[in-house]
Amino acid sequence: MSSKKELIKGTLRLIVLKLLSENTRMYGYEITQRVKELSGNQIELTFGALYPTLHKLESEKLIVSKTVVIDGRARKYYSLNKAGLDAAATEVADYFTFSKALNMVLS
Amino acid sequence: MSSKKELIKGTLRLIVLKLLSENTRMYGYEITQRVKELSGNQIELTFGALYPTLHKLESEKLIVSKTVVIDGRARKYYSLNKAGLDAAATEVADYFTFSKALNMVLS
DNA sequence: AGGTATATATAACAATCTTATATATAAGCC
DNA sequence: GGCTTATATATAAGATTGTTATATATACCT
Repeated sequence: MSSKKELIKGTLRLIVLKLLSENTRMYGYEITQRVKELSGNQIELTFGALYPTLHKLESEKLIVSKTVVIDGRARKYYSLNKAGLDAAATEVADYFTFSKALNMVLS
Repeated sequence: MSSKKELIKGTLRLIVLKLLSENTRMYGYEITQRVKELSGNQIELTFGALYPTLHKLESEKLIVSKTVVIDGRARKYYSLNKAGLDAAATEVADYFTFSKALNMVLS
């Protein structure tokens, strides 16, 4: 389910934090669709990587979840708490710093 | 030995291919120093990651090595062959494509 | 004699991802 | 009614890739 496979490594957590920092709540499936849409169909997350990542962020107490039943289907919403918002800001900023350094090497 | 630890994942191979595509031959230690210099001291590769990466590229037959003794010390030079040059061009281009897609998600 | 820089390499461990699999409902089509 | 597609979450097995620690060794400087 992913296009540029090897390169997604390390950035999945970042993507999740960023999207949740811009939306009060999102569920797993929604995240995969939003990423696909925002990236112009170029980035397709795998569920096998996404769910463990969400569970890990939850165990780190950066996000909280709430299960809601909609149209007879269970849907698990995730939201950032204060610590999660801080982590999102810090980690996205760190990524851009690293990205610039990497571009200096690759250009 | 690395600053933005988690983010280097997946990019080490890319860095090695790129540097070797611009230099006819380089040795391990030299690669770490060049990356540090080019990135403004921001990216410091670990040897525990670099050597296995070089050995893997060699087993994939993208690079060839030649050991030379300089000042009594063994030095192992690595060079890209034709397949390696092609891989370097392709993988660096793929990275920039992915990077733009990721920026669309993170911006 | 000891510390720093140079130089390569492997092993143990940890983290993260892919692929496969399981379960389940709703909507559209034939 | 039955099939496919879309929606929705989740875990397990395996692969890959990285960190940290360790080993070995020479050259140069103090």
